[in-house]
Amino acid sequence: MKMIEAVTDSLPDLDSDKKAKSLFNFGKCRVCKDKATGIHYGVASCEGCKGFFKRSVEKNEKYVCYFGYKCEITPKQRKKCKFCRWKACLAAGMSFEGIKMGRIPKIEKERAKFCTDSLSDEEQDPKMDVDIDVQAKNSPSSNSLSPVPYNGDLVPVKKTYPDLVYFDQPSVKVINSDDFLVSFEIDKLLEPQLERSHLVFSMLRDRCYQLFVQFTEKYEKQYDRALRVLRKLEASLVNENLSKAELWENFVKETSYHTKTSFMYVKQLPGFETIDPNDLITILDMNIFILYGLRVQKLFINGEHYIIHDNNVQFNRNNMYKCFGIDLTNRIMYYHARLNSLNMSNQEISLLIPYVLSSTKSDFVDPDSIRTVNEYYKHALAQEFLVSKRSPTFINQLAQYLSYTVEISNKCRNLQITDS
DNA sequence: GTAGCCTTGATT
DNA sequence: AATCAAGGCTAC
Repeated sequence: MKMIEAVTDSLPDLDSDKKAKSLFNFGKCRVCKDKATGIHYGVASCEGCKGFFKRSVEKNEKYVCYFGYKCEITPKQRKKCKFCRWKACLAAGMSFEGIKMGRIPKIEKERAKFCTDSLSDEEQDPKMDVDIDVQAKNSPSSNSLSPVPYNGDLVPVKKTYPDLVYFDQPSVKVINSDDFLVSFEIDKLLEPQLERSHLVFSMLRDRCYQLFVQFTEKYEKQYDRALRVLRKLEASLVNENLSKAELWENFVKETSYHTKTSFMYVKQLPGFETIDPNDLITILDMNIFILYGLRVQKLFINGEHYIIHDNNVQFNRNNMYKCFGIDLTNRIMYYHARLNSLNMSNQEISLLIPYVLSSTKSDFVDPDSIRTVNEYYKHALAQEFLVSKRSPTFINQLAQYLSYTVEISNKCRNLQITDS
């Protein structure tokens, strides 16, 4: 008997043959290239990606990529970046609208087989290389996804899932890209006639850059240090054992330093001396966080924060979590990642700052002066963008990214109230 | 949280 | 009845 049992047990081939007959080969998972176990949410996919998609939708997850928004999704690496995996799920065409219960009609099955086979034969990698524009939400035309699960008309092309859920689309504008684009066009058209203005603008440009260099001197040194750490020439400064209270104390000190030096800096910006001192304080107060972000922008590298606080403490993501909580930290990191992707020059940032500051809306004592200053910087910045050959897309993106700071600033203020 | 396996119920 | 995917369960 034992022999027989052993023999029958050792003959899984029969079983698997039976199973193999009933099991349709779905090829590779269209999300991660693992073995697909069936059509899940409209896409041939593995159990892992099926579950991941379900969990993501159920919990209305808001993922963030810390590695440049183009992570490769493979069976081994798929757990590393939820954002890119989620993006891949959508790119593959997963959606709840695509759900279909029950038996698959024979013709559809054949069609699916044909498509999956031909897809796994020729490398489909280029599909995933499509530059992932996380801003696709409001510009469905250009970079939005075009999921094509299967060709042909027998299997309907699945609709894209509404969209990635990022942080809520901000409604408040920090800068007005429309106004800006108009000025951009005027500068382009009237370039020869604006020579005199150009002189003014180039003076603005030089002075602002000079001030910006002073303003960011401390962080420029930290940037060099960060690069050394990244190249493993210097040990990391991370201290994971600091308490929230200690980290908070550091943060408060840094903020205090920032506020003081910002005031000195802003006062020297060309044109800002014409602004009423009370208004200047209002402007600074309303923009203190956005200004800090632009000041230390360079220190956000590859999804990590390399700012160094007092006592040589790197205020990295983990330390930020402790201080700010996950949501705010993610928002900040996300904002900087997006802004970083624009690769703005120091010249651009040095003109962007006064432009943003003078774009502030509030009940000012003397709003006219601010408006005048704002006009000058708008043209100077447009000029600078022209030199850098920036596209209107760039300007729209910049405006959009900057608007993320509104929510961040609000949350930063709330932090101060609840934690001090 | 992830993913392999199992149950349930819809569809042919 | 057979076949399929969604969702539940649960060991990692």
